[in-house]
Amino acid sequence: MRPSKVTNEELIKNLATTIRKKGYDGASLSDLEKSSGLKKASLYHRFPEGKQGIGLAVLQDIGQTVSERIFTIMVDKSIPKGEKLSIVSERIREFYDNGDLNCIINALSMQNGLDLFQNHLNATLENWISNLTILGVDCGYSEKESIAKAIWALNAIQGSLILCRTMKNTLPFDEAMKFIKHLYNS
Amino acid sequence: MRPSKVTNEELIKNLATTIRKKGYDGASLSDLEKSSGLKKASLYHRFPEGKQGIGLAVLQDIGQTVSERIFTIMVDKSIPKGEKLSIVSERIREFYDNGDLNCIINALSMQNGLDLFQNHLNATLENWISNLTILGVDCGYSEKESIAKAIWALNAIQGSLILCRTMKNTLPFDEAMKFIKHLYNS
DNA sequence: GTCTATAGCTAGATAGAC
DNA sequence: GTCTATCTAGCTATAGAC
Repeated sequence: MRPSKVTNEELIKNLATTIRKKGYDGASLSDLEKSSGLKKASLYHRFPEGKQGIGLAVLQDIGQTVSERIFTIMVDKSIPKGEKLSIVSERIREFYDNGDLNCIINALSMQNGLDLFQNHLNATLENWISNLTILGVDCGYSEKESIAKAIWALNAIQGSLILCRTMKNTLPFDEAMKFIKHLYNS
Repeated sequence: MRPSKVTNEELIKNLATTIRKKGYDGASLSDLEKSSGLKKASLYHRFPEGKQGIGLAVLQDIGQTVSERIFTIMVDKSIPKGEKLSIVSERIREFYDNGDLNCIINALSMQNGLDLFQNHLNATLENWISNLTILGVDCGYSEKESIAKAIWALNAIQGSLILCRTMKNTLPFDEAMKFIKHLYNS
């Protein structure tokens, strides 16, 4: 048993960055070689399911991060409303690097990615919706209003990332965050 | 000079549908063969610039459609506000087939597409923003408010198309349209 | 556990017959 | 103008040495 060149944690973090930047189909194994520092064959050793396995590992890792950093705040009844919205907003900013980092959902939801990860992506979105709905109800809105607000918020974030990417400008993301604050304060 | 198998108009329409469905990189020439009814070599005869030429032609064709069907309504000072919003909303629905058809911007803004069409995509978005801004001002909002509203509206539409695609459900698009109506009536 | 070398395939693109 | 046949480059994936 040789020592690993990179820890699993580091490895997945680097792979995730490349996949978020280039998309699942756009990130070739050659790209992943370069960004991870491991050769193709070594990547297959670490991920016997190949590229699909890499995608899944990245998806799961990001899911856990989002859950720990964002969802736990959203559903914490002990934090006052105003403060909660600030923290959530700040953590979302951090997660998307102020609009510079694509969402993993968008990165994996084109072409082959959509077929391969359909179930997982769908579950991820449902997870965002249900946690945002809890936030909305906790802010005093009805269940029905809260679900609509959750979808409005997700639409805004996802769309802004496309606009930022295309215009090479993070203003749309700033506007999305402004919108979300407004959404839960009216 | 043999007769053409398909008119340019038909050809571009079919190519556009496939590219919007699969994305620029995801739509292979084999896919485009099937959907257009022309063989690869014939496609190269029609579009000497190859796949990039096809992408550009589709982009330009869609740009013209949007301009004629949507922008002209937005900036028409003779239509009363309420009616104008209804028509615009209906035409946007038509253009995106109620959320079933991807936006060409999203389809072309990943991977290779983003590099190849950067300028054109950017111009397309700026065009949406400036026409929506005119609509906002016409509805009585300030220039500054109107720009922000334009970005909020675009974020909502673009994001909703991602959610629809991933969840295989057009509810997010419906919510985006509801949001836009609300946005220009408050 | 990592590597070099390579298999097998499909992508975009082209030559030349009709 | 359209086609069949083919080229080259890149892709995912694997075999086997160290």
